[in-house]
Amino acid sequence: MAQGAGNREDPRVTRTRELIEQSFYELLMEKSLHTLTIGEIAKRARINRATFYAHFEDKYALYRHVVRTTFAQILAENLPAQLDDPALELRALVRSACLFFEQLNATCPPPDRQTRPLVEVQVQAQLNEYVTVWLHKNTNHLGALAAPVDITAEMVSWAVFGAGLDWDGGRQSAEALAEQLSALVARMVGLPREAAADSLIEQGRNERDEELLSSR
Amino acid sequence: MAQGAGNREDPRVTRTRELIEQSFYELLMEKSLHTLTIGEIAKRARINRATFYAHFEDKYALYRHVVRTTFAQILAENLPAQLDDPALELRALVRSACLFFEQLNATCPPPDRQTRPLVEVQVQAQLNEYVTVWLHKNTNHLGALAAPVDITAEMVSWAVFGAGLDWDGGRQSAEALAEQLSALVARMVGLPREAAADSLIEQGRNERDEELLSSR
DNA sequence: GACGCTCTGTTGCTTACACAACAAATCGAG
DNA sequence: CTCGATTTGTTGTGTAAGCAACAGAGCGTC
Repeated sequence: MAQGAGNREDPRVTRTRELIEQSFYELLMEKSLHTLTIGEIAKRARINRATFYAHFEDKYALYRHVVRTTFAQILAENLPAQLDDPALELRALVRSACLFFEQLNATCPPPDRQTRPLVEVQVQAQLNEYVTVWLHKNTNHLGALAAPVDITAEMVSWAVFGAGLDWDGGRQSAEALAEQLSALVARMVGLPREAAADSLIEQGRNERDEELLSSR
Repeated sequence: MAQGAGNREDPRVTRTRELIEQSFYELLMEKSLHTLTIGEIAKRARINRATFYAHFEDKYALYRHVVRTTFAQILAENLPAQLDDPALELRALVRSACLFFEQLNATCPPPDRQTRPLVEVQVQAQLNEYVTVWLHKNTNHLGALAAPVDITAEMVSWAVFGAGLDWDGGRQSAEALAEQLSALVARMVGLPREAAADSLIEQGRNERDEELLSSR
């Protein structure tokens, strides 16, 4: 069983987790997820192999965890300083998803049919969580939803996720994509007009971006 | 009492020792040895303060240990690949001492009357150890010593140490100094002629170095 | 002097990690 | 298929590290 090392406050726990994540990250640069063993991870992290199992169920759980934290980190970097505007917060979320896909395409190109599905399912689930939280936090700022919260969250997350998945970075930048998706997501959740006006201004900028891109 | 953590093979031991040494090294760049506390070291190393005492008696013991290991490291880098020639080995030792002083002068200038004495006494002791080992290892390659091994080692180590201490890096390079000291040390321990000839060749190179230095 | 404060070592107890050994699963070679 | 080799999870036991609490030393302030 996993999670034998419980106390996240204990310096020893955070240290070995960091060691595991670091060596795992390094090894992923050198070989694929499937060919790499727990023993290798433990050896490079200079921890005992049994200790690994005290922290993660297996290497896939570790992989999910790494995906989660990098996504959360991107989100944290893109959240606006002020958290008082729900529209801005939602845009930051969509934006982060696009940036994540951009980064993913750079490090692990789409042809990879081995590890990418693991990332993708994780990203969709995480998007779902974030959207759900956002919806619950902002029910009073929104008009009537077209569907229950959980259904809405499901659809929004899949919409953003699917669009990001099918996106080939060539035609438009991650930023531009994010703006377009945000405008549509705003409608899905019934954001009021005033916030939507914000999106239209941004969309104007997108059209200029597209002109620039198509002019070559 | 110290040295509660005994087993040097245990990864936990080496890990925390490295953490302690690393944060200690960092802190020494920021403040003096005397103003810095065990608590600071432990905090930066993210270990418990009590754990520190399981490894080192106090911060001076840690300091001695750091000096020892950096000296040993310089020596390891300067030892010839082939350990079969006693003369070369001895020269490497002297050379390392000079390089150590060079490095010491760069990071911790002589006017410092607080920490330098701690380094110096340590270096002399360590030189003494190395010379003693060398003498024992090469008794059969040497002529009759002018004094017992321990006395000879004592005098050689003090001679090298004192010369290094009084050396102000301006007049000649560490390399040049090392060559001159080596030649004299070779006599002290009664190295045979053939090995001494080696030194003369090197000394020829030194004279060129000195010309370069004096030409500016 | 008395005080408050910080740093020093030390101690008893708890928890996380190391290690060896194990059975079971996986996999490639013959 | 069978064999050997490797990897996977899991377990019991010893030890290092975390933590809180302590008395004592040093040190500046009133």
